[in-house]
Order: sequence, then C-alpha cells, then structure tokens
Amino acid sequence: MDEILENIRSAGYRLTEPRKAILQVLSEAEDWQTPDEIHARARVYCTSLGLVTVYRTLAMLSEMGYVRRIHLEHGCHGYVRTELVHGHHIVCRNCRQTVEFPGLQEVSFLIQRISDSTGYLVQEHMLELLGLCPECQKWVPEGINEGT
Amino acid sequence: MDEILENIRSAGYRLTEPRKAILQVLSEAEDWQTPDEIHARARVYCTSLGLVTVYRTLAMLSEMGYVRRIHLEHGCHGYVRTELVHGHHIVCRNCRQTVEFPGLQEVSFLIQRISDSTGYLVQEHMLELLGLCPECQKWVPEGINEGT
DNA sequence: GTGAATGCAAACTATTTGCAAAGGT
DNA sequence: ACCTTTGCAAATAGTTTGCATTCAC
Repeated sequence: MDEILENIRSAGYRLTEPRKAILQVLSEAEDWQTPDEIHARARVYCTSLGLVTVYRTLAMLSEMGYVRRIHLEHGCHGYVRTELVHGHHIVCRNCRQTVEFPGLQEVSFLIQRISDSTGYLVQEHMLELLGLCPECQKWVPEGINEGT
Repeated sequence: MDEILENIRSAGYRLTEPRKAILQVLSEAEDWQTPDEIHARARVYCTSLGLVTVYRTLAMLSEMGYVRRIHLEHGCHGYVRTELVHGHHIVCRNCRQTVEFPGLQEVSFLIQRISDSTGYLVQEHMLELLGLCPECQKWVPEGINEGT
C-alpha cells in the first residue's frame, strides 16, 4: 500500500488527498465496487471528493495496473484492486466478493494453441469466472443467471 | 441462418422484417459491430429500422445465444454472432475481425482448479483474446495497446 | 382480429470535458 | 511560484422506457 503510494509518486504523479482516499477504499474492499460506490466510501477520508476525480483516479490506477475493471453480465462498471501482474478474478454474483488468481499454465497453453490455429498474434487476454463464493452458496439458490 | 429464423419462430417470437434485417447483417459480418453500426447496415434491408429495435433484437438474440457481447478495452459495446454454445472469441484490435473457438479442455481444467482452491461454485466464465489477425500483423506495428 | 413488435420522443445512467480554483512539490 | 490536480457544471454517449401505431400470425 505504501509501496503503491511511492510508485505513484515516482511515476510523476502527485500524492493528493483524493488519491490516497480512493486507494484506501480500494484496499479495504474484498469486493468490486462501482465508481459511485467508491466515491461514497472515499468521502469518509476526503470530504470534498468529487465523482469525477474517482473516474480520473481509476483511469490512472488502471493504467498503472493497480486496479482492474470487472466485466459483468450487464456491462462493466465494477473495479477491483489487483495484486498480481497477470491475474484474473473469480467473482461472486451474489455478494460481489472477488478473489484474484494467477494466470496459470492452462491459459498459456490455450493461448498458444489458439494462436497457432488462427494465426492471430495474441497480445492480451481476459478471463473471468462468475459464480458463488463459499458463503453465498449456503444461502443463495443456484439459479442466479442473467445472460451475458 | 434459416435454421436460426426457424428457431426464433418456434421460440414464440415473430419473424419480422427488422429482425431478419439485423440477422442478415450479423451473419454477413466477420467482425464485431456496435448497435449503431448494425443499425446503419441493417437499414439497407429494412429502411424504417429504428435503433431501439436493434437493441431489443440484440437482447433477444443474446438471450437465445446467437449473439455475444465483446468486451473491449474501453467498454463493451460490440456484438458478434456466435455459432458455438460454449465458444469464445479472439478479436483483432485493428480490424475487429473475430474468430470463435470452442471452450477447450484447458478451460475446464482451469475452472476445476480454481473452483477447488477457492471454494467458489463456478457458474459462468468469460474468456477473450485480443491481438492482431494475420492480415493486420503485416501492416500494423505491434505496439497497439491501450490498457483495460 | 389480436397481441406482439416497432419507431419515435423522451428519460435515464454512466462517463467525459472545459475551466477556474485549490493544492503538492 | 509553478503546474498538476481538483470539483463543479455542462456536455456527451449509450441505452432504456412509455406509448400510439403497425404488422405477423
């Protein structure tokens, strides 16, 4: 966390109150949050914080790889912090809790295979798993489904 | 194509001009298209077509599994037709051409592994590869990159 | 003929931009 | 002091909804 702050500074960005507040909120969360939610929560640490700054900061953090967009059934309006460079997320459809996991062998194999068979040069890949976290499996009937 | 039309009808939907026009456009395309683009192109076959109908039809086709949203770096406003039930897409960042590939063993292995290690019940997964198609590799310098 | 589907206008939501004021270094 | 960053208001983009009309069956 302090490390991130330091990296932000050394990347030439300024260490402002709004930015620190937003990072604080992101680091506290176990789940993905919308810009709006981040705004509301971060106001606790920086009363004057505007929603626009949240958008701008998320763009910056995303650029630096500290945050990732979550792609959901109805659009992609969620953000989570990331700790791994080539990580992916599994997200709970019910409580939004997310767990990050590393891009494993399987992914590389797959990319290699598809790359060979299609002739495409693969530059990026996105992989996301959706389901129910252990807690929510106890309470939520399996049939949560909305189409993609 | 005629098969799809038939399925739409037997699902209880009506076979209207707007729907046929939109399906026509989707089946012609090798690349993903925005609702707006689909609208513009489908007007050739159905002059009166409104953009709203494109949205509604895409929702219906997506529900039925004939179309899939493409998740791109700056939002997810693209649609492609799908032929496979558990397919994924590799898309060219330059020309938008997409190729569908089946969800292979690797994906199942991965899901199993993550499911075991996190305790999550995995219900859906999305996987998408981004890069350059064979044609575009000849013309476009590799450094097309915008962050996610 | 009847109800589903359409197209328009308007509403709405999410996000971005212009700009003067504030804040970090 | 300088220049980045901020917050506001307004603009914009994308998508959805209400409703009278049209069209497939």
